[in-house]
Parts: sequence; C-alpha cells; structure tokens
Amino acid sequence: MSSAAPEGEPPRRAGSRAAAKARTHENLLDAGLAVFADRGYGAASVEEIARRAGVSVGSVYAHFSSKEKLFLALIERRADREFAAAETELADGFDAVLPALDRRLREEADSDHLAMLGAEAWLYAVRSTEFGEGLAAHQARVQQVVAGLVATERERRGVAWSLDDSEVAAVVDALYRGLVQQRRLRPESVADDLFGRTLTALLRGLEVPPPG
Amino acid sequence: MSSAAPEGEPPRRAGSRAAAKARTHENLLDAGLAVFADRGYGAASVEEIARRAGVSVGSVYAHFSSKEKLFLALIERRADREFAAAETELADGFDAVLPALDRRLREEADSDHLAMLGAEAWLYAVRSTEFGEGLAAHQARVQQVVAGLVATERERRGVAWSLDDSEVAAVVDALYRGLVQQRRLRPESVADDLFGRTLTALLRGLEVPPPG
DNA sequence: GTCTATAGTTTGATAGAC
DNA sequence: GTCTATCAAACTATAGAC
Repeated sequence: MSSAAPEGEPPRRAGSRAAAKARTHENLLDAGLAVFADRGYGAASVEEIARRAGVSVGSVYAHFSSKEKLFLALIERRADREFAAAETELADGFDAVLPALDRRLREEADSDHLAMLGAEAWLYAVRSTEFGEGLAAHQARVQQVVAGLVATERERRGVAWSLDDSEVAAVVDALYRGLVQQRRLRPESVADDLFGRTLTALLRGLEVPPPG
Repeated sequence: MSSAAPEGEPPRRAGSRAAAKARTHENLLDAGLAVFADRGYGAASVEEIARRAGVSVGSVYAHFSSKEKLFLALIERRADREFAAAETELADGFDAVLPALDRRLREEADSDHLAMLGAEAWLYAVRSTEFGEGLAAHQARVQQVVAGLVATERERRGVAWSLDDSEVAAVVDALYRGLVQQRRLRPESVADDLFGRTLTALLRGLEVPPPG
C-alpha cells in the first residue's frame, strides 16, 4: 500500500481520482438524459452520449455495461429525486401543497428533457415486465404518500368522500401526468394554476351528503 | 386498351388489383402499429414490419416513401378514428357519455398497442415542430367538441363553474390520457368506472355558489 | 406493385495500449 | 479509467427484373 489514506476518508481535493470518476458518472447521466429525451431510447446512440459528456465511447462502457443499463440508472436517479421532492413538499402542510404541485408541474412540462424522459420510462416499463414492476412499485409508493395526505385532509374536513383515498391518489397522479404532457404540447391550454384549481374543485365535489 | 371496364367502375371481385393494393396498404399500417408499439419508433425496423405484413421490404417502400411516412400515416389513421368515435359517443346525450368514456378508456389501456402508440405519437410531436403543431391542432379540435358538451351541461344545470369550459375540456382530456397510462402500468389502481365517477364528482365541485 | 439483391451507413460493444 | 481502433451485425433505402 503506497497510500496512507485510511478507508472511508473523504478526498483531500476536488480533483482527486474518485471525485473525477464520480463527476464523469454524473456527466454521463446528464448527457444520457439529454440524448434519450431528444432522440428516444431506440434512436439514441452511445457515441452521441459520449461526445456530449466529453469522453470516449470506451469510457461509457467502463461506467455502464450497456446502453440499457445507463438508461435504467438515469430513470432510477430521476425517480429518487421525484420521491424526495414529494416528501419535502408534503411536509409543509396541505395548504402549501397545491401551489407546490403547480410549480413542479410547470417545471417538468417546461423542462427540455424531463417530460420526455417520463414518457420514455413509461414506454420502457410497459414493454419490459421486470422494469414495469419496478416502476409500478415506485408509483405505488408515491401514491401511498399522496393517499396519506388525502386521508388527513378528509378527516380534517370531517366528511365522507365518494372515492377511496387510494383512488383519489391515483386520480391526482394521473391528472398530474396528463397535464404535464398536455402543457408540453399546448402550453396555452394549461394555465399555471389549473392543476391546483382543479383539485380544489374536485375535493369539494367528492363530499357525500351525510345520510338522512 | 385491352380491358373494356370504364373508368370509375367498381371492381368486379374482391380480388381485383385495386382491392389487393388497398389490402396491402392496410396490412402495412396494422403491422406498423404492432411493431412501433412493441419496439418504439427508433428501434422498429422496416424489415420486421414487412415480414409481419407478409410482404417484402421493397413493397413497403412502394407504399410509403420512408419509415417516417408510414408512422405518420398510422398516427393520422388513429386520430381520424378517435375523432369519429368521439363524435358518435357525444351524439347520444350527456348521460350516455360517461359510461362510453369509461369503456373507451378500458379498451385503449387494455389494448396491446393503442396506449403505446399514443405515447410514441406524443413523443414524436414534442420532438418535431411541424408534426407537433398538427397533433396540437387535432387535440384542440377534440377538446372543442368536449367543451361544447360541457357548456351544454353547465347551462342545463343553470349554474356557474369555477373553470372555463375549455379548461374543463383540457382537464377531462388530460385525466383521460393519464388514467390510460396509469391503468396500463397498474391495472388494479384504476377501476372500470373510476374515470366516470371522478368526472361526476368534479362537475359537482365546479359549481360556484351564487353570489349574495 | 411486388419481388430479390445489395449499396452505403451507422450501430453497440470489445481489445489493448497507457 | 480513459483512450484509439476496430469488428460484426443491423439498419434504411434503392435498383432492376418481372
């Protein structure tokens, strides 16, 4: 052992070998995001991803064993970030949630790559049983968090609703994704706060008149 | 001229040349639907489409000048059918619309190819300015039909709504597409009549209490 | 209009030097 | 870990016979 650095010690400088490797790794994921979103999974070439990340094709295969693995790692990173963002927003209480969701919807729809990546991920999922189950599990987790918030709000209002909490969560999720795609295609048809106003109306309409 | 058949006369038998050509044309569109849905636009090969249609690659290019043109013709056929179906269902009056939409949503989500084709079309649209404007125009037409029905129902109820008719139409469309994708990925989270029940609740919640 | 055969690219992935 | 060089396979599209 020529180096005296103990295991687990953080790198001394930003330019250390480990940091450079991690940076290349992230650069490849960022480049993959752009190319997969621009060309689609099938038409995306590893060569273009490498060029965009500023490395050679050989280096790409040193980090990811295949084009497919790079794509999956990219989806996973996105799913992790999405889940973390959802938990952060929900911690601020119900009244802060709707504006936060409106903002996230705009960011995703107006991003150059995010909405397309979501569609590519869905397509890959419905074509691959294994990955499809993984994405379904991720969506189920997100919707359970939403369902929890929905239940809290329903109890606070002290009313019964004509849809189950999990159904409301599924509808909210589906409407979110549908509006993202809609805004990407026809921005003028989806106002900045349309999602929030729709949910406000929906929750009011869910109330079931008390029996008797 | 060896044949005595006057111009414009209908073919004598189903096996005439013109009928055979039309049949091959439709077969190619059907095969394209299956392959584009299964593989994605970029990964789909003309060779597989030809094999699935029972013709050679050369024949494909006798009908469509490129893989892209075949894809676009396929999307257009689908859009025409979608629009025709929408108009038929809406002619039966409002009460019949919700069950009809529930049924169409199930058919699209449970089809082996339709939901994927929709996602491929959206991706192609957001990547191509020209086609994107075409698909946006198609969606605008569909939503105008929906908005007309929404306006009629709103007036029949004699109430004001907290969303414009066109906004309601956009939300209905987005929710429909979102639930199709949701059901394809997690069928158990989207009951057969969830879409109709959600719209029923939404319309109730849209009502604005009369002023004073 | 449909076929066979093929031209001309581009692709994903690997080998070996450093 | 990154590079250059390279391979075998697959691709879209065309040419010419029938």
